[in-house]
Amino acid sequence: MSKVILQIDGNNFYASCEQLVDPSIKGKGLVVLSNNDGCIVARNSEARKMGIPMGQPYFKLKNKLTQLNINVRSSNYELYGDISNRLMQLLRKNCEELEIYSIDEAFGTIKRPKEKCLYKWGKNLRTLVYQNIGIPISIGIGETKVLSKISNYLAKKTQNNSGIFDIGIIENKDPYLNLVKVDQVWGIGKRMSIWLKSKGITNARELRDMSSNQIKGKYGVVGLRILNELKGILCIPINETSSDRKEISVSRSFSDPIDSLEELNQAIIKYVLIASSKLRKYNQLSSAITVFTNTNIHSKDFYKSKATGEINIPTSDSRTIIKTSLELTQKIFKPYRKLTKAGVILHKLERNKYKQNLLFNSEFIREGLYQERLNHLIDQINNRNGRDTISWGSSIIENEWSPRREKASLIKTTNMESIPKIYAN
DNA sequence: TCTGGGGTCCTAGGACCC
DNA sequence: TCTGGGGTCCTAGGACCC
Repeated sequence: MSKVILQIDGNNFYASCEQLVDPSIKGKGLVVLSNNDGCIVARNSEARKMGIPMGQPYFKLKNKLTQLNINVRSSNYELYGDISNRLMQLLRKNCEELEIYSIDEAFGTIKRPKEKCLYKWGKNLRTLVYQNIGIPISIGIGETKVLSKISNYLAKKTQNNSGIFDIGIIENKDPYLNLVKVDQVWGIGKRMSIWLKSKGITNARELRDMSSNQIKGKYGVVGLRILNELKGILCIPINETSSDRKEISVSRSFSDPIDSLEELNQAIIKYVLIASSKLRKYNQLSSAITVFTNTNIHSKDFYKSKATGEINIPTSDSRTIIKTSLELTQKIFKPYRKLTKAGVILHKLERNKYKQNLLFNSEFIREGLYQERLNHLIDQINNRNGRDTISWGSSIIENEWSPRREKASLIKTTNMESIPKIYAN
């Protein structure tokens, strides 16, 4: 028995979630838009077949989508998060280890019975997930994370594989690695693939066989790791425990540009409230914050600015963080600029248990306890009833510049039982 | 007219210390 | 005129991921 790595993801995850809660759109083209209805971030197979590309700005394709009668949805992260949780719970029961990698993707491990292909095992898991969660998944199996990613890619690419591929059982992987273009390899992005192509490396097999020294010289251990993983040498371990966040950022594009300090302040306050509530959810404290803003990146006189400030005592208190953030907003604001985006990043995060109180200052302790209880209460109410049910006086809830979300599905996911179950044949 | 958001890791270089 | 060297910590920026 040897341990193998599984890579499992939901097919066209956001689109599958939307189809799940609205079966009337099943079988028709569907795309899901990013925040602010900016770009296309997911499309179902029908939309793909009709030639709708990924990542394109919505406004450029609006007419085409209408012509082709393709359904459009604004993204509904609450829904995708709920379905993701259910999916991961089920996967955890069926794997030995599980690392949740993203909202729609996980790495797992299981033992391989001697020399046995895991196709049948994968097929059963697929059916189980479809019956219980209602979304299709793909499963890639290999000796390392990079190879299991490639397996998953091949599982999707080839119809006959029906969503499962096990490259770990294949002795001579060359014909399969030849099928995978170098920029499809996990960890090889735009820049690296340009460099690799200039060296004559075009696919995963050539990448695996290139000189270790050559890639190490250019991309250090990062490049070397990918090469080794392609050779079947495990370099990127499974990380089961979800480690503490290192930073928390909240940013949004405005539907209409803003140009006043007051509006920028309102936006920043709103983002700090979201960020600090995340901080409390993860039981963490922050002692530094960055605020940033910019004009349209595609405009001629592109302007961007950011400022970072320290917070003396690590905190998760909304009011304390707001105070620091507003001092920083003053610094980054420039009049007469059409600002299209702003955001905040909390860093220097630590676990709440390390929170240091100023021991002999009872005034501080009383104030601190009061703040904690108040923040906690606000979080509770907002978690139950939606993010903006209760807020602070200084944050205005809906503005002209609030992100666009015109095509939102109307599904409420607070009660998951309302989501229909779909049974596979 | 309209081009997303939230993360991680790595590295080079500066600041600082002895 | 001669102007150390090594270690650590921090930060900004690059590259990548979903």
